[in-house]
Amino acid sequence: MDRTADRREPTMRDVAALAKVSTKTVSRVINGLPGAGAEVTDRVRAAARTLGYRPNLTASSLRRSDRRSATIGVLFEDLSNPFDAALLRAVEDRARHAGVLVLAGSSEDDHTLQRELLVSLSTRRVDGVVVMAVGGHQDALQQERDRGTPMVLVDRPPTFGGTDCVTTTNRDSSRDAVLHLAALGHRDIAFLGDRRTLWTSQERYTGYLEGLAQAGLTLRDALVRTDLHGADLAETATGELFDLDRPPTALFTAQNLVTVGAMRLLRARDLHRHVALIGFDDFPLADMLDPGITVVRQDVPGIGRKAAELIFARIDGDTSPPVHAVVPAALVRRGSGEIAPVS
Amino acid sequence: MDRTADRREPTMRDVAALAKVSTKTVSRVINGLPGAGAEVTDRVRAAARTLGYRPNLTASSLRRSDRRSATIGVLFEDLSNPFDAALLRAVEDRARHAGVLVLAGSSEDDHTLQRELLVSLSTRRVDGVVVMAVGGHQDALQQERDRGTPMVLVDRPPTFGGTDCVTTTNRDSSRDAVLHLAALGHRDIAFLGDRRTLWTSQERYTGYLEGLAQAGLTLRDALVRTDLHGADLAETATGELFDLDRPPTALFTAQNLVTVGAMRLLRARDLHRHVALIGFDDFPLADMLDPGITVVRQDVPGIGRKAAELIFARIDGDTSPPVHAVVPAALVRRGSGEIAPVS
DNA sequence: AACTCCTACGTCAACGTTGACGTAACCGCC
DNA sequence: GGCGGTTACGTCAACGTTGACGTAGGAGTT
Repeated sequence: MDRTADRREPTMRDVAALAKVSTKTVSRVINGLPGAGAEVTDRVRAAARTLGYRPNLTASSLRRSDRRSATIGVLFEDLSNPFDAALLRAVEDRARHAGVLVLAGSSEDDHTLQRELLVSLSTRRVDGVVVMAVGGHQDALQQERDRGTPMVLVDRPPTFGGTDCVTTTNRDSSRDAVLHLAALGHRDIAFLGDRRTLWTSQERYTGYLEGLAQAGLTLRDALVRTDLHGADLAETATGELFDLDRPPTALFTAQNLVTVGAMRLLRARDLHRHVALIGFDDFPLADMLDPGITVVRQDVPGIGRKAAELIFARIDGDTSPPVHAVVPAALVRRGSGEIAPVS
Repeated sequence: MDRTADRREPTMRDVAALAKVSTKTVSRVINGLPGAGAEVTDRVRAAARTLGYRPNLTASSLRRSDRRSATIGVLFEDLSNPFDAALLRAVEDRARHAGVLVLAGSSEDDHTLQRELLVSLSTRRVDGVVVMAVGGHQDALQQERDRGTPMVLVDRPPTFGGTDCVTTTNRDSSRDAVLHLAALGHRDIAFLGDRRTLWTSQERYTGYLEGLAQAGLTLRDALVRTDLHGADLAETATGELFDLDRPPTALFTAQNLVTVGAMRLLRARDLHRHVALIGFDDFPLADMLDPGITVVRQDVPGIGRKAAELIFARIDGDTSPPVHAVVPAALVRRGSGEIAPVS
């Protein structure tokens, strides 16, 4: 009937008029501040309800002294990637408890896009940002940081100072994976990695080298393949490894999609029961494959929780020295990493 | 040195003072409106750059006549679920092209949480919302809709009128899956479904019934299991099916996690090469399993794109009658759905 | 009785921006 | 020389809210 379908949103003024008080008193009631009597409080509440009043947070945060928008930005590489999605979810859970909402975006590992999204977030006056930095230089991030925006990096550390970050035990876990393979007798362990511009790739490669050294194995350059962005490139590169005179007997795949590509090739050549495989990053159904895929599993919820805690602490004015939190990853044995060399 | 680390953000007034013009002129330059001379424009741009000025979108949208926040809300069940994550990504891509950012939240299929998140979004004056409705009543959604918030539902239609939605061919594709199994000679086809409160579950069950009828098969109630929320329940239920005197020779699993649970049991009892399986919803690595899992694949990016298009059209004032868009799903044959009955 | 203090309100201005409107200067044209 | 039109600005108020501050009335204290 008198549905206020497309009318203006009710404001404090409307509520005040209906309750016959001043807007300031409405403000007090809505925000639960003292200075409003019981009877007036009831009147205001009733008026707000009948009008369907919702406070306007943007106007409120414009005027308030703390200027909080109760919103943070989350800028990951690709929100449809399971790793990123799980991370977002963990941050979101923590944010909810702080009454904060999350503005989310995908940078697609593109500097321009990352910069544009940072500006969009800053223009909306988010209280802080959680960022998975794109590879290469971090000028845009540093610039944003220098403007005073609270910032926490995840998965990859900053190349500039003064900023918190949360990463996993990339190097140590990679070394452990290689040692695990070496302990089974493998001497020809290949490394397949993602783009070298990524810090995680570099760390995992360093861990691989440390593992070889610690096991007394010599590095064979022919068994190292990097810059494999995507499963297809990984599959091709894996194929080339097995065309070598002395092919590897074990593979260490240093990223999600690289693992998938390698798996595809092993299956295609019916090698999956004879060549050992350990991948970095867990993925759904890894246990349902035959053999199950042994992986280094990151504690994704743990990383997200920690990142959220850090950003909220900074937003709340914590000025202690920047933290580099490291959340441990663990080797999950499922079979593929426990295959002994044939010879 | 004179880094303005923790100082106030520069405003139009600051830029205006530096460029020796009025704030209104700064506004014109920043928004690219006519009425500013070339020389003044340059001065303002230079001043904005040196101060690191960023327009305050919240103040701007408060004052502007259209009141747009250039932000939409996305309220899905669980952002860490691959289906939801892919959908979010599709919406986000479309939003980016419209210069709009996405506030994302997970309702966890909980009415209270959904309502709270809707209020949070409305409080931040989002221009519209894309919602995956929680099961059961939709009072909160309808209430929000009645306030005038542009809204599009995805995956599940509204139980109230006047609202756009985007779903897939749940019923038809389920019927096709059952017919596909029947054509191979299966007569005992089981149905395993998620919570019955979900519209998608009901539709897929109806499709199952239609398929049986069209194939001239009779429904065996013992082969129908519903309310399987999560892989564990699905695994148990599947086990019980194979304890029957006349167990099924084929399974139609009507949801993601249900498929995984059924697969687990088939493997545990070494039935996976002898019992046919078709699942609703594709998932990563379905092709890497042995046998590959035949699925009904939804066009998730297509659904997200369509939902985004609809919400932006409504925000732009489109008042044409509400649309129920249906994005077709397709059967992807991978082996598990092509196993013939043993007898 | 005069004082202090407290409670429960109200008034006013301001947050950063833009719409409505004003105005001065200039151009062109009869 | 007067008129209308255009361009390039500026002034002012308002968007919805809250901080600073004012005030009336009552209670308690001396």
